[in-house]
Amino acid sequence: MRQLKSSRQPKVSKHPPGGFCPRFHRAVELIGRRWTGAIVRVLMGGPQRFNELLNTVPGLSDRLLSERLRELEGEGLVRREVDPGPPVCVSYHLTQSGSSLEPVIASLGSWAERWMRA
Amino acid sequence: MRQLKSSRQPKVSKHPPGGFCPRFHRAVELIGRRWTGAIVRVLMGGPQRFNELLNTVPGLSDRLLSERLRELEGEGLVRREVDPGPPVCVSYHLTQSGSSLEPVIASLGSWAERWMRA
DNA sequence: ACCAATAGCTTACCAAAAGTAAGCAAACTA
DNA sequence: TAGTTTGCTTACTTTTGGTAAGCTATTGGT
Repeated sequence: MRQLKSSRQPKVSKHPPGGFCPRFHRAVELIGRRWTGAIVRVLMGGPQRFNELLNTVPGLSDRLLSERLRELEGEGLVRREVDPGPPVCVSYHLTQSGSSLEPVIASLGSWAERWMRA
Repeated sequence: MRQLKSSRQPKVSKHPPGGFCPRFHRAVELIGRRWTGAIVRVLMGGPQRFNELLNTVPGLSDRLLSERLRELEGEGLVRREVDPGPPVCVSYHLTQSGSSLEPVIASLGSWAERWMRA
């Protein structure tokens, strides 16, 4: 039984629930990497500095924060901004694509409140 | 500077965006584990058998599928059902909590369509 | 009856990711 | 000038993920 391939392939809807969607997959694997969701959620509150993020997310190490921030920058969700004071001050803030994750974060938040055991 | 602790702690809103929310964190780390998001999304289309899932999600191995399904079962998002035919037939389907992830999946899907490079 | 294939897994092993610890330059603080 | 904070990087260990094989039970073919 080779998956009933002929009866699928609707062509009317690009991504029926119940199928595999590459973009969705890449998105969930990106924000699902360890700590990334928490970091993005914190950045929703406005620009944050490295150590602010570090102190806000319990258990997160500086090494991983650095790595995750660079990944998010690479994907265009976060921008790193250096304000040459002095003192120099580095802040991270969401780009437009990052900010537009807000409804996603919010609905997952509601789900978590309703269904996750504390 | 120890985080301006006194000026935070609003107590009016349980989880201001910009803070850390343990339940949100647990939720995003759960569905963000590798392949889990894709598996849940496929299950949104209705109950699926082990090998259906395996064939639908490209790159997913049987070992990891088995592991992820048991995790999701443990968290109560998925139920494993054995129909003793014969032939026996195992299917996996979302529970109520699993199904109620639908808006989350949908909004992340929209975001991915808009912002993820294919 | 015999052989191969498919479903639904488990076990063993190796590679990649994450966690831990330390270090480090530049700036500021006492 | 000694010590602290910021914003990282490098080295090393542990945990997680990936690959391959195997295994029982059933089904389909010859």
